[in-house]
Amino acid sequence: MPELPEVETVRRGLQPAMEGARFDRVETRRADLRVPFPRNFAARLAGRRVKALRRRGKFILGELDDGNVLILHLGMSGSFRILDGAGSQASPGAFHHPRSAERSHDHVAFEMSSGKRILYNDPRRFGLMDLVPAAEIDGCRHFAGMGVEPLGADFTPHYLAARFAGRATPLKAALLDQHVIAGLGNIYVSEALWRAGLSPLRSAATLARKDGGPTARAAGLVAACRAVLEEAIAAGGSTLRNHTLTDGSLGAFQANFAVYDREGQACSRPHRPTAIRRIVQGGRSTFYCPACQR
DNA sequence: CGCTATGCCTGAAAGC
DNA sequence: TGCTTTCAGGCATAGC
Repeated sequence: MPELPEVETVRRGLQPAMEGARFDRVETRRADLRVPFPRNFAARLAGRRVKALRRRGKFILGELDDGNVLILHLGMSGSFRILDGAGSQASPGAFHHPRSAERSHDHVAFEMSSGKRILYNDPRRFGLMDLVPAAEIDGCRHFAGMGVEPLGADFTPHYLAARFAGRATPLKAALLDQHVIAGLGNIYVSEALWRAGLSPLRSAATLARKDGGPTARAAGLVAACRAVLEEAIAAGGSTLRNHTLTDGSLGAFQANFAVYDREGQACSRPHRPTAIRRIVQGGRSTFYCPACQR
């Protein structure tokens, strides 16, 4: 999946086809993804208009005109494709069966009044879809206890230090915790730590002073997180203009990774050439430079 | 065959 | 005993 920048890119890609449009028809091809679809999911969506498409952490939220919110999460392998609907095909003489364009693992189809057909594909099925009343959204199972938006005003050195104070857990794991910051994932955590010059092995508590206030390291890490996410969104946005679909792939920013998936390659910082190292923390790969990340 | 993969929930284990 | 924190396992599929 998609971490925050990819999800934001997908949201922007879906916007023209979804925002302001109605669901003419919705089809689910199986009873569940990571969790079951809510009862009568397709029927409850039919005829509803999407007032706005927003994002919270790694979730996409469609505000509906009946007071409910459509919740979309891409898990590890979820993606959307946007196709022109049958009504807008170039050859009106030939009947175009919409399913002919479908692939395996296309689990959900949305036919929109915008004339677009939106297919949700998810081989591993770690994604989910849900419908929740707007009034209950903050307390629902997906969002209760969720941390701050890393690109929002609440993500400050003071906040980070307060949440990390007293926690012996490694920085890497602390940053991945969606209850602290919503949206960072395995790739961008490694990238942000490299930018901040901080070791993923350092304890989270070392970013707080004894009185719980932020250290200079906390300020540097907040700035690094913001910068890497903003740059990745900008890169995703630039690739999106050339494609009508939103596949949630890593896009152009991949070429800018400083450490992720670069084990053995030389760190690009000016110091005595040092190879980027891969270690496993909490069962997942972490990439870092042992020379410049302390 | 074994290993890896952008997420995250659950339950066990460990620590205080 | 209990609360909190940490960690491995599992979900399911594809690619190397």
